[in-house]
Formats: sequence, structure tokens, C-alpha cells
Amino acid sequence: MSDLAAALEVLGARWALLIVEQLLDEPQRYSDLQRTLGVPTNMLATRLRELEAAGVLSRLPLKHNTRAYALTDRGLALRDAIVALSSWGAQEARP
Amino acid sequence: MSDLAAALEVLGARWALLIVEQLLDEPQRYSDLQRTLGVPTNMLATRLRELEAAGVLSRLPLKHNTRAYALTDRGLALRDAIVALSSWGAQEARP
DNA sequence: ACGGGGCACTTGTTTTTTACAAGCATCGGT
DNA sequence: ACCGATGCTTGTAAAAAACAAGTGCCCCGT
Repeated sequence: MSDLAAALEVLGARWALLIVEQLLDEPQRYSDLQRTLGVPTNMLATRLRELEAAGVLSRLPLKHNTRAYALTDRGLALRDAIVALSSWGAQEARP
Repeated sequence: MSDLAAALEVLGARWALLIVEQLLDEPQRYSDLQRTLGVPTNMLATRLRELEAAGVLSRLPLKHNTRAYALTDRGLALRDAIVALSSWGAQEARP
């Protein structure tokens, strides 16, 4: 399997990269991610579990039943890839 | 919609980025892509249609019923993003 | 000239993934 | 004691992907 395929094994699922993008600047809570991304709640829960299992992010307990999701070093290492993809997406496709 | 979301609109579908990666070095034919990627044939046909419509690749007619798929400039512009994702995927996740 | 094989796909059908909708447990404040 | 916010879970329906088989076309060898 190519390195790209290995990366997509973790990040290829829908919403995964968008979740990581949201967390690049600062940790966020579940409800914040939900609101800003508009992702269905069960998908969000599933992706967060998968991304945590893959070592991309971790949960920081805040108070009582609230927690924040923060990127690990491995998650932060995705910045370059996300920037590259974003700038590609920003260019208009020739019509 | 963020730029990343715009990029994923085109590239987020399964196999899309892997197809582009295969074409980075040289144009390839349908059967080559199929063999090297192991992608189901109906998915390959669908993705190639979508990627062509998005201006990422184009078909070069070869002879009779054979053609090659080649990246456009817009497709080649994905090289940085693919390299970044690949090198991320090449790192071992801390176990 | 005709038959077989490779190429580039379609066209069903099943399985997996995603979306949508609703509900549940916990805590903290009033 | 009750209400609302938060962070989920549990169904179920719709969409996407995988699997399997078949089609039309042209070329090449005999």
C-alpha cells in the first residue's frame, strides 16, 4: 500500500480532514465542531473516535461533562497537507 | 464553504486522489490504473468522468478504442498536496 | 473472412457508509 | 426539584461503494 493510501485510510473518511482543519488553530468542543461544520452528530462522534484511535487528536477533560478536542503532534503535522489542499481548492477551475 | 471543503468536493470521493497520484508521473490507460490500484471498474469509470469534468484530467485518444488519461495543469497542481499527505502517511503513528 | 482476445467500459445486485431524526445521561445553576 | 446545555447513542432511510457479470469495438493471426 502506498503512503498516500495509508494516509487516506485515516483521513479519507468524510469529514475527517475538515474536523482536523477546525482544530488546527485551537482545541474545540463537540458542539462547536458540530455547529461550524454542520456534520451529523453520529458521524462526528464516530470520526472523533477514529481520529483519536489513530493518534491524530486527543480529548482534554474540561469540567463535568464538557471536554475539548485537541490535535496531537501527529495531527498538527497535517498542517502542510491541509494548507496545500486548501490553496488548490481556492483556485478557480478553468471553465 | 471553506477552500478545503471545495477541494474535497472534487477529491474527497474514494479513489480520487489515488488516481491522481498514479497519473503524476505519466499518463496511463484505464486498464493500467485498474491493475495498479485494484479499484472496482465501475468506480474507476465514474471517478475518471468526475475528474475530467472537474478539469483535473483529460483523455488523450491513442489508437482505435484505447486512450490515456493525463493530468491537466490543474491536476498537476495537486502534486504538493499529494506529497504532503504521502509523507504524513509514511510516518509511523505512535503506538 | 472469421474467430479470439484485449480494451474500455455498462448494467444489475449486494454491502457498506452516510444522513436524518429522535432520545438519553450527566451536571450546574436557579 | 426542575430546566437547559452538553455530549453523546440508537434507530432507520438514503446514498455511495463493492462485487459480479456482460457488452461493443477494433485489431491481429490464421
